[in-house]
Amino acid sequence: MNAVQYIYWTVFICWFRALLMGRRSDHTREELRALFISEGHAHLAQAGLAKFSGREVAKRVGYSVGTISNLFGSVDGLIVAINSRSFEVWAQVLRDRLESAGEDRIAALVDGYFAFAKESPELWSAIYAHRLPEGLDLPEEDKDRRAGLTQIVEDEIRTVLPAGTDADLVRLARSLVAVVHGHCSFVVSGSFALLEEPEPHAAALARVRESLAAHGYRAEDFRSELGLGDSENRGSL
Amino acid sequence: MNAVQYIYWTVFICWFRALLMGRRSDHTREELRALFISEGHAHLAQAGLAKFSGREVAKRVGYSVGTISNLFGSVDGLIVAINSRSFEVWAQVLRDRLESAGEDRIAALVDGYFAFAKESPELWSAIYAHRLPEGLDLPEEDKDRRAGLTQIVEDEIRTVLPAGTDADLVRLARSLVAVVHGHCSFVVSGSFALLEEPEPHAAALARVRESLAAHGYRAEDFRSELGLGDSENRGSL
DNA sequence: CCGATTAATGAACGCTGTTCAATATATTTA
DNA sequence: TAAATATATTGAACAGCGTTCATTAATCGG
Repeated sequence: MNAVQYIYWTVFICWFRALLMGRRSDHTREELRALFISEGHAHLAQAGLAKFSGREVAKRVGYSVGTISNLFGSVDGLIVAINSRSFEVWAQVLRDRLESAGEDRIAALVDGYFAFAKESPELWSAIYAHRLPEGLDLPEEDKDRRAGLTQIVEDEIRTVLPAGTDADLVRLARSLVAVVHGHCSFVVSGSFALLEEPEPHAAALARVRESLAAHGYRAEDFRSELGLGDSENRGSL
Repeated sequence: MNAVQYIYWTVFICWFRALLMGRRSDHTREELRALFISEGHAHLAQAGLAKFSGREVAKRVGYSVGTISNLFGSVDGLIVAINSRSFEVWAQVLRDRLESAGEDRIAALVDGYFAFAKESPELWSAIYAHRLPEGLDLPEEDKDRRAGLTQIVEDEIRTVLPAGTDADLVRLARSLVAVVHGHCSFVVSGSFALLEEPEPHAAALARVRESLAAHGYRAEDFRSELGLGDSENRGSL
């Protein structure tokens, strides 16, 4: 390719991009938000919320400090967006676990809850450590994105319990999320209470089963018999 | 008191303090630590961990910025000390509740757990939001001060369950703390999961009772009968 | 009374998030 | 085509943060 062709090509690219995006920048506003969220996610996972720096994220993306304020209102806004993304990743972990689960889907849920927290402790604890400054509260869009996680649990609890009043079922499901959350929180923060507990997530599962049992859940119906592998057991149903 | 008496008195005070404390400052090192912790506690309760400022605390106490580093190693050290103090206050809340409780001491425990968190949400969440920088971990002294809280719960659980293996009992007690903690955490952070739950602490208590029941606890034995006041009931035992 | 010791200081440093006048580019209008 | 308008992006300036450490000031041991 000679010099003239190169110039033509470059001019064409510029024109095409301008036509397509109607913007003067390299990215649309949404593309840019996605870039910041993606890079911010990586930075948060590595540095943790305490050492999270909006400036650092901007530097990595290759934009200037002020851009975060333009896109997200403030660094808090960026963190909210990053955390909502974490919720989506987390929900996907749960769905994956459910898909490859045997009959014991309750155990799969608990496993999935812990799996994300243990794999990305900084992302997980940032979700709960971050609090919006007084006055501001979570945008409706983010609430929706985050509700997906509890929805998954509610659906499974509904399946596993005998037919009853749905209103109480939703509340029970969310309470059980809190049960697992409590154990997970102690594990991730290395808290005093569960330091010597060898299998915290087994404890969480036990508590969940005990509460479910009190509402008519019979573990035997959903769990592989002792001595039988999951695959064999699945085939026999 | 005339002027001469006043001067004598002042001189005596100075001499006595110098004799007693062997220090050149107004306070011993421990007194000074206590001052910073006390003032820091007030500041943390008001501002929250995110806006907590060591400089601000130093200013309020009337000492300079560097003093925190001298006394606590770093601002993180100060926060650790403040949080340990919070644990002690919290444990006292539990003891008070137990003292004035009727037969239903389990309910009193759950109430006490929530009471501190709802009364001082910033102090409560600072306990769990604060994480020491990598490498450092909690001084042994602080671990001891914090363990008191779980100890109280363990003692009560032991009382309420039929005699069994003590090893499992300790683990169960701590797991139940996690159950309550999970609900409390969602309430304080205003999390999605319990937003519509009208009585989160009732839900926590219900989960605890269900798990205890699975281990031989019979609520009826420790709860007032319907229609009977606590005081009457207590007299009858 | 005089060095040695040590509590306390606070300016300096490098970091943070936020603001906003200035700039550069795209779009519309004349 | 040229000028005017609109807007995405910049980055210096600012106030506040935690940490460091040479300096100061006060007490102690001899």
